[in-house]
Amino acid sequence: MAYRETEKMRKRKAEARQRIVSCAYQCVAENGFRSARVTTIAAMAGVATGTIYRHFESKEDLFAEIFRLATQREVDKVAEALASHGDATVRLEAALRQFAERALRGPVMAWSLIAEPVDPKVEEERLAYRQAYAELFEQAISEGMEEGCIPEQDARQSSTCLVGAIAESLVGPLSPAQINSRAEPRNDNYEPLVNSILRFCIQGLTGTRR
Amino acid sequence: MAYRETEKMRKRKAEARQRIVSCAYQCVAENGFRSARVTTIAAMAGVATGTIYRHFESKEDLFAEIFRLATQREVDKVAEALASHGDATVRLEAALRQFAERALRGPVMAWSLIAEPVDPKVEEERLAYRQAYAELFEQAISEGMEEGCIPEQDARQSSTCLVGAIAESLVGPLSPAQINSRAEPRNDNYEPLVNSILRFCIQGLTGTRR
DNA sequence: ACAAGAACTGAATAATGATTCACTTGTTTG
DNA sequence: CAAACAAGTGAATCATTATTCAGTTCTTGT
Repeated sequence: MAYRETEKMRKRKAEARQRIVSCAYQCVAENGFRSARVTTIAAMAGVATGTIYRHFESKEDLFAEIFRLATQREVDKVAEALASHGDATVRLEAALRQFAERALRGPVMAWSLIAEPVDPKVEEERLAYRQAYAELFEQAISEGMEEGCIPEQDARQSSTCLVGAIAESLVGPLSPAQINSRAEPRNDNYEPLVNSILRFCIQGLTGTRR
Repeated sequence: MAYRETEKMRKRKAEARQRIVSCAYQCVAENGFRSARVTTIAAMAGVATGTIYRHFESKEDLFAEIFRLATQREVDKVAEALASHGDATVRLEAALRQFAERALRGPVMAWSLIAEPVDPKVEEERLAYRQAYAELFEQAISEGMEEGCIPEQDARQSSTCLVGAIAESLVGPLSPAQINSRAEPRNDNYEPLVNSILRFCIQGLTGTRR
């Protein structure tokens, strides 16, 4: 015998894969899924087109992974905010704010995750992504009901409404038309928009105005 | 001279166009935009492929028209509900209910209008569609604030949240996976789902539980 | 019936990109 | 070093459909 898989090779291969993933990520973050080309990504990563297919079944699979990755970052941040101190309402508000502000600061990727038309496999990931949020919020709402700061309700349903209300409110501001037409440097003040969204969300949850 | 445009021909042409439109509509209502083929539509309408292009610049244009048409029906129904009697809150609730129930009864088309990935020109129509709803609701919310049954708030922002909360709540139940797996005959009871969505929406608007 | 012009036809074309694969290069071990 | 095998290469291929257009058929007014 002669060749055997070795640690060195395993590592090199993993590095190449990693390079492909980050270049693909960058492409998507800059221009969305639609305009990301396999050949471009390969060139950026310094590999041949075919090499992409040694690491991923298909473009859709690669993109699904990118989506999952980007998603995970966002969900983690929201989970983090949700784990902070305060009663459930306060924590939920912090989490929703995190969600909205991060989206507004990284609008191209946010738009890709929330609203860009994507292929079926990626769309599946999107459903999972929305569910991940819904589950996080659901958990917090349930806690709030136990704590007594949120009245009895269908926690899952309310959490879905939260995700929808925020996502819809962001679709306009995040749409490519809006993004491309805004001046550099971007120093927008998101406060009023975010506050206004949160007012509706918190009130929908608790029935109280502040 | 010989040929001149005549009433008879104008009518015949309009009929052909109409036939194309309704066949395209039917295709979309049955399987969504993605799987609707120009050649299939032509065959259904009993014309040659090329004929489609005598009536529409491109497939995207045809689809944009279909989208607009389908949209108009829905928006009209909601506007109608919004024009009924009662205070603004009652009218809004009726309108939101109309929106949700109609979607659940015609799930394939509703999914296409709300969430199916579509081409850019159609996506534009979708933005317009969502705005049409947002404007209707905004108007009603403003009236409610004048009447005093809805507290002061950014009417446009709230109306956007309404659209989002409902749309998101429907995405799950309307997704092709859900739809295809449900038994025939469909005799689902939508009441609980719809009530639960409305609870959140009305409370978000008015800050009161019922 | 005929000429002039519209409208219709549908097989052929075009465009877009993802994917493949025969070949080259690199790695490992005896 | 050589054999054995893996990994990498990228030009060529393939697949999918929208779109075109040269030729045909239909309408109209004389």
